[in-house]
This record gives sequence, C-alpha cells and structure tokens, in this order.
Amino acid sequence: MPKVGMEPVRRKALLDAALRVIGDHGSLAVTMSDIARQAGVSPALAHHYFGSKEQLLIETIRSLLRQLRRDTVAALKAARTPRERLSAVIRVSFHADQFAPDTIAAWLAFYAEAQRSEETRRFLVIYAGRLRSNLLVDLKALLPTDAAERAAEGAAAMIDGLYIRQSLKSAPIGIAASIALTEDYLNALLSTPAP
Amino acid sequence: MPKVGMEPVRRKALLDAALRVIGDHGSLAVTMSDIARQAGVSPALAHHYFGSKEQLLIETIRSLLRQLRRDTVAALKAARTPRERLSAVIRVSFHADQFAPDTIAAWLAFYAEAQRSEETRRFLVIYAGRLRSNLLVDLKALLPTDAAERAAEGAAAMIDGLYIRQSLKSAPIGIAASIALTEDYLNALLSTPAP
DNA sequence: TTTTGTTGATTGATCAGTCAATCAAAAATA
DNA sequence: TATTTTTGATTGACTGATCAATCAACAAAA
Repeated sequence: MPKVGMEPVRRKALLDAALRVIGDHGSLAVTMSDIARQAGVSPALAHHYFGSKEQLLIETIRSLLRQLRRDTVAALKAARTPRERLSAVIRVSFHADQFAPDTIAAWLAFYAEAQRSEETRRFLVIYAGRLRSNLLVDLKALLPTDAAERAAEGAAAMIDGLYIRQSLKSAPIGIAASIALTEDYLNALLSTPAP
Repeated sequence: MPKVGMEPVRRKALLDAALRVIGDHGSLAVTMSDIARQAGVSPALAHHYFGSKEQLLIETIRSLLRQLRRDTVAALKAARTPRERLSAVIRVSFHADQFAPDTIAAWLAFYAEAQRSEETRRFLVIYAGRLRSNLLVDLKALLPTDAAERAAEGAAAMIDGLYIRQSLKSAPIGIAASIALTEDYLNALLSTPAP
C-alpha cells in the first residue's frame, strides 16, 4: 500500500474525521478508534501522526478556526461600506457550514473543553476577540466609541447565543431568522441615538 | 454511624457535590469517586442512592433548574409593571449564584451533554422555553405580538450568549455590564417603533 | 431480629498509548 | 535493466490505567 507523501493526506483525513465524529457524537469523549475508523485507518496511525489524542483535538479546533477566518476574510473583501461589512460578519457567522448541526455540536464541545484545557481556551478567546473586533472596527465608524463597544459586545453575545440555542434543536430558529434578529439589533442601536 | 433518615441528607449532599465537582472540573467526565469523595461518602453509596451515574447527573441538572425557577418566581413576585418584570427576569439570569464560574461551567457541560442525552436535552429545552415565555408574556404588553416574539428570542439569545462568553474568563464582562447590555437591547426595541 | 446505612473488594469493559513486525515504493547499486 | 537496500506507511497485538457497577458483609438503630 504505502506510497510516499501520504502524511498530509492522512492528517487532513484524520482532522476531518475528528470533526465529523465529534459533531456526530456531540462531545470530545470520542475514542481514537472512532476517529481512525471514520478516516479509514488504524488507531495506531492516528497516534503516529498526532502523538496524542489531545494534540489531535487541538489541531481540530485550530482547523475549525482557520476555516472561519478564511470565510470571514472573503466576505469582508466583498463589502464596501461599514454597514455592509457588519452584515458580512453576521452572515458569515450564520453561514450554512458554520450552522450545520455537527459543527455547532463541535463548537459546543470545545467550549466545554475550554474549561479544562488552557490551550483550547486560548483558541476560543482568539475567536471571541476576532468576532468582537471585526464588529467593533465598523461600528466605530457609525457610533461613538463607547456605544460602539457596547454594541460590539451585545452583537457578539447575541450571535453566540443564537448559536448555542440552535444546538438544542427544538424551536429551530433558522439561519435567516438568526441573521434578521442580529440585524434588527444593530439597526435599533444605530437608529436610536440619531432620529 | 448509621442513623435512620439519612437518605434525603445523602441525596442532597451528593447532588451538591456533583454540581461542585462538575463545575470545578468543567465537564461531566467526572468520576463517581470524585463526587462521592466530595460528598464524604463511598462511591458505592452514590450508586446505592442513584442507581447509575447518568441518573445522578440528570438529577443534578434537575436541581439546577429547580433552583433557577425558585429564584425567578421570587423575583417576579416583587415586580409590578411589565417593564419591571422584564428587568426581574434579566436580573435573575445574571444573579450571582447563576453567574458563578462553577455554575456556568456546569451549565455548559450540560449543554454539551444534551447532544447525546435525550433527557438532558429535554431539561434544557424546558429552560429555554421558560426564559422565552417569561420574556414574551410581558413583552406582549409593550409591543405588537410579532415584534414581541422577535424581542423575546433576541433577548433570550443575548442572555445565553453573555453567559457562554463569561465561561471563557477572558474579558470578563461582569454582572452589571451584562444586565446593562440586555436592558439596552430591550430599551432600543421598545423605543424604536414609537419615537 | 429485622431494617437501614455503609463500605471494601472485585469485576468487566473501555481506552490511550506503545511496539515490533510487515509491506511496498523509491533509491542506490551492480 | 535487474538487484538489493533503504525508508516511509501501516497495523495487530499488547499493556497499564481508569472507572462504572456489583456484591457480600458489617454496623447501628429500631
């Protein structure tokens, strides 16, 4: 079987498999065997390439974050005005890929894990900071600084909250409605001070 | 040692211990031994009274929910106008007990668990429904029905979002600021349609 | 003596992680 | 070109640790 140059292929397959299995299972309490089986290799190979389960998990969240950033950068590039850019940030947050049940479950699992793993928390703090900062930079063009800061906190919280509520699967709010709610929030804040 | 009537004492001690250990550890992946040790009894006793780890965990979240409802009912009783009642609901959500790091970590762990455990999800759906409904009933007195419904969804999401962001412990938003953000949101929605 | 409370010891299952061995492609050599 | 050697890829089998769950036994109250 062995062909040279399999390493990147296997790494990617294992990362994808990990995300899939975690999302499916809704928890980080998945076995290396589960992940390896999903990737179509032996458990030993997963250890061979990642050293430990913890490392594989950390690489998994890192890849999740990387994907989110890619999407965000792309969406921002297409937007012109500050208001458009705000909408772009919101849209990316609720993009179908991000809003898929498996992905939501995986994020949730990582939030829980962050209570224990310093490194996992670091990554989530980075995510939270980016979201806040992406919103803040454009809000500052539309509101006084302190109002902009509060608006950024509020919008970020609402996005995360809509996200987490989605994970319960009852009363599915839906992508469009989630976007609309967040937009309404910003519209209300943007129109209130200056009628 | 054995005195009659220990059962309720032990049950409560074990439930408190479970909450404590889960919050401390930031995950449901705690052992019966950990919980039993925290409660000052043997692991075997925990099984004796709860039958299984899963059952103990379910009783734990049930007690968390019971406490929240008690607080909410008490807070609502003291409020007079719809607007006051809305503030009461918000205040309870961010009450010090609920906002304690251990409690937040425990809620988070249960959210993750809900992906797997049908019964855990049921409880969280009940929580989400109550929060939404508590907000909705008073919002309907202040807004048209459809606007009230959207406001209730949005406020509930923001509350949950502020909650989950708190779990990251970086950029601690704080109780007062969290309440203020949520109040601002409602104020903006309540003032926008009628300037 | 019966009942209630309690535990230590044990079991069976599950898993992360290790390791020696195997296999096939690629590179070196003849 | 034909061969041998080297190297990367891969796995099955195993180990050590952990843990939920069980159970037989014991202690104290009723």
